[in-house]
Amino acid sequence: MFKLSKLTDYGTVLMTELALAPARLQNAHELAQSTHLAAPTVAKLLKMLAKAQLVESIRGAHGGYRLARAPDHISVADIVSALEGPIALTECSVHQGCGIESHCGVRSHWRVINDAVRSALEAVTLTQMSLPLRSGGKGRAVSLKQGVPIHFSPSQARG
Amino acid sequence: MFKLSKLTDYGTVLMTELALAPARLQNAHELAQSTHLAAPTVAKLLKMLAKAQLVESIRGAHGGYRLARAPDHISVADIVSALEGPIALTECSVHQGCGIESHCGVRSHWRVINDAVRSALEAVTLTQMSLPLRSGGKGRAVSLKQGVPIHFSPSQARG
DNA sequence: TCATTTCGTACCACTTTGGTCTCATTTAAA
DNA sequence: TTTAAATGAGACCAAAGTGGTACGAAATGA
Repeated sequence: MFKLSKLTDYGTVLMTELALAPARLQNAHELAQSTHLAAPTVAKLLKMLAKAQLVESIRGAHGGYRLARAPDHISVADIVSALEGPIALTECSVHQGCGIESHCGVRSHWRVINDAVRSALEAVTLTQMSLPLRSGGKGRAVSLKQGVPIHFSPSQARG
Repeated sequence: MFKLSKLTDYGTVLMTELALAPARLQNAHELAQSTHLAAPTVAKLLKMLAKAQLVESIRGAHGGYRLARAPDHISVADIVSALEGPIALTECSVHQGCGIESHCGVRSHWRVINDAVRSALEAVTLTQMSLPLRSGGKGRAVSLKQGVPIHFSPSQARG
């Protein structure tokens, strides 16, 4: 239903926890405790994040994980791509072959929308995610600039 | 994998087709032919879209469907919500109860991201989707304003 | 050598999705 | 009144995806 998987949700929690102490080496067990997530799930996530080179893994005794880059150089889009694959709202956003492609006038539009969503996710860094921001409780603690993020210029399309 | 369902994809194709002739009444069979989608699928989609009041249905002989509103008053977000339910990237974007809620510092951030994505989808109307725009073929036919759509103001969060 | 910890992969239960089908209801025309 | 055309509502099923778990292999430090 147009939502991220739970693993991705947990992944951001995990990455946020790591961002609180970027230098410190933490193993999967510690992180499971501090995030209140199930240990096997944490281990699985860390492996995926390591493969995407978002976290650095040190094997062996006293090993563990730490962020591979500074928190402000990791975006939510990075985490989402790492755990769900490339951001593609529709099949034809990336590769073709949806069956009705030749008659499909909406394909290129979806690509634009896709880019807009991705840039929205790229705009939020791990640093921002780890800021408190929940001090206000249930209320609207942040101000969202409601400007229209997409700008269609069909007249310039090979004009 | 963070993507819309195929039905939603087809739904936009269907709505775009309807937008080409907003006044004309078209039945499910006709629409299946013009969009090259399977007839039962089209019928199912139209029912869902009618329930969401995006299309108007006229029953009986010579019945059919037409848009319930002008194409520029229907957004992609409307179609997505109709076919996938409310736009909620994460569980906690809308309702709580994710288990680790009390320790979860990222919840309110996800709400902001969620709003950004939704506004990106709201910004594109059916009118825009039905414009040709594919004249350039594979290339980048549109210009996407790459401005950062999200603006965090954590310092203003309960000052 | 041994304990610790990550790595890779396989596995399973469960849910969701995509697609089809059937029957009831409504309406216009014969 | 009867018939045909069309939507409405829901059940059904195969296939794919998701979440969670388990187990042995490899690496590292004591």
